[in-house]
Amino acid sequence: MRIGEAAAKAGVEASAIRFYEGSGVLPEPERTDSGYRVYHDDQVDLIRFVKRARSLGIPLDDVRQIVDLRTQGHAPCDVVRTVIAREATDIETRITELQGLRQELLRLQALADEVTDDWPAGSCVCHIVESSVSKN
Amino acid sequence: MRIGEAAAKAGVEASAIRFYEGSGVLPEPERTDSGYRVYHDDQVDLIRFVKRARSLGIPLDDVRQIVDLRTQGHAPCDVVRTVIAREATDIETRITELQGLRQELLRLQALADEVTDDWPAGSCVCHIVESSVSKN
DNA sequence: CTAAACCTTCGAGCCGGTTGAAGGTCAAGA
DNA sequence: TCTTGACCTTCAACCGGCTCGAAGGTTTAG
Repeated sequence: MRIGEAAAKAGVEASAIRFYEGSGVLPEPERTDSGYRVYHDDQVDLIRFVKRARSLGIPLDDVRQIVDLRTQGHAPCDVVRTVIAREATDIETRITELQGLRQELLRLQALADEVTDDWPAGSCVCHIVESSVSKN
Repeated sequence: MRIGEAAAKAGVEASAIRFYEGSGVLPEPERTDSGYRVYHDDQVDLIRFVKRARSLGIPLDDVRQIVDLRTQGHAPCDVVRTVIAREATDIETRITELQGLRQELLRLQALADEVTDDWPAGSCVCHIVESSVSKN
């Protein structure tokens, strides 16, 4: 299959695939005689993996490390494990932060609903945002 | 207080404060006669709010909208509420995604531990990464 | 045979900052 | 007083992680 189809299957844009390739995360693909990139299902899987890792917030360099191991097939498991462990704990932290801020936004929403009944139109805004700022 | 102290209190870099100011998210601050930026506690609160919103992944434009309401004090609550509602649901989605990918990484970790006992060193890597790719 | 849809490369642009150069300010200490 | 060092100023360049657009080649359906 060509890049467009691979991109659609993996859920990324074709330009992203070219970018990943250019930055050394994805290996250079096969080409047709006319120069079109050709991908197979296992490469689509790899692209999908990269995409998911990136959308997780894993830096491209880390993704490249993991993918290198696959492509070259001879790097130490320790490296993979270290990277994975680091990312896993990072994600824990980010989830916790997001949950806290979600709470805050929900509080804001409730406050906005409550406040618009009580305050004259045009001035309520300050109170909403003001009370969103957690001191210290 | 000057920018360094404000930055430290808000948990950002001074350069980020200047950047927020330059991109219209933060209002222009007071200055000393010699041109140093001067901040007060309420502005530190605002900076902290911006930082938290950003680390949530709320786009700078949206943050600017919310902050504009505070600064200008006369925008409709509906706008705030719309922005807040949108961000709140976005965050829900992101938390769910992160949880899924955290699961995947934990699975990877376990797999790495398990696999290194069974496979010859130097070849296990492919299996770890291979099995990390969820088909389809 | 032509038109549309797809691909190629390359370079610029975007977002959200960070870093660095070149220089001004200010408080402490010899 | 003068110097040292920490802090501040602006401006411009750079960075990661892409996306977009121009200019052109390929493929396929009608």
